[in-house]
Amino acid sequence: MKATMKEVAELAGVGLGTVSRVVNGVKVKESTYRKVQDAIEALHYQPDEYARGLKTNKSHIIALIIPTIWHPFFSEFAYHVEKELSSRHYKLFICNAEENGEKEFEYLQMLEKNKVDGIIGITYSDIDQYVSSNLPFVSIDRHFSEKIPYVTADNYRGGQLAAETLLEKGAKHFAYIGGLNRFENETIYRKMGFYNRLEEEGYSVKKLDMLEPIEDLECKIRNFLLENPEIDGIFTVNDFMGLTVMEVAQSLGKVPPHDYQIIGFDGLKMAIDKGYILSTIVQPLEQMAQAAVALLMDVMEQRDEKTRIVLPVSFAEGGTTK
Amino acid sequence: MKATMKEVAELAGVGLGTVSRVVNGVKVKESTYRKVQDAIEALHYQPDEYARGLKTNKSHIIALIIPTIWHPFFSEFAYHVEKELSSRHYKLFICNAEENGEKEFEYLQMLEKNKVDGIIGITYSDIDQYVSSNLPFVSIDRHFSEKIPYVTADNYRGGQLAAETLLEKGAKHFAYIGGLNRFENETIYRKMGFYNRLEEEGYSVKKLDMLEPIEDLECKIRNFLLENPEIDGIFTVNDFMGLTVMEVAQSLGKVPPHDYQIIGFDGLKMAIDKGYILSTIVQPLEQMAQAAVALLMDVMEQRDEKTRIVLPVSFAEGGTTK
DNA sequence: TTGAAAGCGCTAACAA
DNA sequence: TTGTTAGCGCTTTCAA
Repeated sequence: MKATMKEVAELAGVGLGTVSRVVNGVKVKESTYRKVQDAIEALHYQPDEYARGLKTNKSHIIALIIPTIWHPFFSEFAYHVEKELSSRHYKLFICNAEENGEKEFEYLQMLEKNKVDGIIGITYSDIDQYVSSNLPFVSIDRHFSEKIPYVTADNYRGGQLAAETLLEKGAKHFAYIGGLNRFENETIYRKMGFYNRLEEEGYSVKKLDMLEPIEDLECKIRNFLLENPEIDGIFTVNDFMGLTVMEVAQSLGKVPPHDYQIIGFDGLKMAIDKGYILSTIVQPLEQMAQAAVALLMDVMEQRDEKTRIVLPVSFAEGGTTK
Repeated sequence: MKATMKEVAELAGVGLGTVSRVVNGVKVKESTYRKVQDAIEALHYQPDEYARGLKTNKSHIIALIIPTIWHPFFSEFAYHVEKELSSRHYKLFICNAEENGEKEFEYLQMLEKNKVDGIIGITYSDIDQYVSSNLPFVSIDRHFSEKIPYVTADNYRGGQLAAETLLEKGAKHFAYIGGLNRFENETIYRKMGFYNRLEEEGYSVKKLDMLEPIEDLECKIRNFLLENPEIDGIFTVNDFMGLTVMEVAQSLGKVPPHDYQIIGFDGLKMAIDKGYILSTIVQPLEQMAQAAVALLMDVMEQRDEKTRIVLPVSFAEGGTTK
């Protein structure tokens, strides 16, 4: 059923190498080219990527490691990465690590055996050690060692922007609600930006900072809200946290933006044509994806350029601010 | 850097074939096994999947073709498929077809070159022709020819269930709002189930059935709602449509479940630990994923069993019904 | 139980 | 410009 290059060569009356040249776009005599093309079409020939990869040690596949594909932030990011790679004739292999260090490691091994050309990773566990392996690697939102390039949104500025926006919209009593991961990551800058900006203006900020994994999240938020009833401007570490806060607040009879205003972080949307879920600091996911891919290509081609790309965030109105 | 089987064989002082046997779990003498294992560990040997695939014509990779990963329905489905495959030691390759027939076809070609062992597809364009190719294929939610097995939720029963639920919760004036795809698919049974069940009870149903791609969706819904102000029980073809209806209704000053009740279809959640977005008929995505994988394995092993699996739906309260 | 050897389909170096 | 050929790293038959 499946034609091989040899069969094409025979039908076209040329040598194996010539077919290979045609397939790979190397210049051959026009008449030869036609003969080969005709044979290829007649046989519906498709080169075998495995044979090719065995020879070249390339797959033209890039892996994306994410905690879970079932989360709008990661699925949107994957969407943009796929688009960007696709335009460069690369394929994307998505790895669902399940927020599980062991599975991340398994994937890493598997990827090596499967000759992926490079990896883009959003990983929250400590895989520095393995990552330093041999494969080109670009990290998102997380800073490993100096050697590993990474792309991130401007988290600090995002925190500032949230503060400024809330200020501008008239909030007076501020709170930050977030979670702390076991492995330090860039999200702490969100809090710092928020906090510092408000301090500059002479305001203080109540903080609810919970260590992950968080138990009784709703309960903790409820207590926090009850203890600080004056709060009217909330910034959360991400949109999901913001949503949870809103649910709890609603059970307490508070509705935004009237009773309080809230700004999340991430810019979650459920699909390309949907709106923002709450008012939020938007990470430029598409640009981050493009930057990550471009950076990875640089690493793959040994073009050692910059090692850190910080992209600007923006505020988007989602109905929970005035 | 990377060790080959030959190097392992040399270090262990055995033949190439013996190493291959150990790697593939074929029985060898205990002492030989140890020697080989030691050498494997010493060299950190990992078999090259490309060389293996070239020989065996297998990749242990299954492809999932979906319109877009950036949609909670598909990303949840992908999540469950990945889990199920992972437990069977298969890898998942996700293909973002962009609701674009051409890209679907390109993927199909690519997948063949890349030796995927089988395909699970949720495709809304007409790829019957290509699908009939050689690769084991299981379709979701869409019925191709008799030869292609498929898995679907019980759409008709879902429509009935929506009708029954709305009836039970006191609605009196019913509407169905949906879109019609150019390529007929199983969603029309949702409408039929809803309609027939209500007719049995002596009710009539207003219908807003728009041909895709839909222009001015909000506007059409608004007009429909204004022309039929008595409506208090709405069933939509899916959750996204339900969400849009809710937005439009809100702009008209109507809030569920007080002013009207609404039930969607799909059971969208944004992540594993989030709730349902609106009251909805839930597709059993996890079971569908499991069934699809099991069915695909049957096809791959030529075990020709059933060709059609229909899974039961259920109602889930999401705050837009009383 | 094991080793030797053929060959999967391709690329790339070398010759012609 | 083109054909020939040697492997890439593995699996699998065939002999031993």
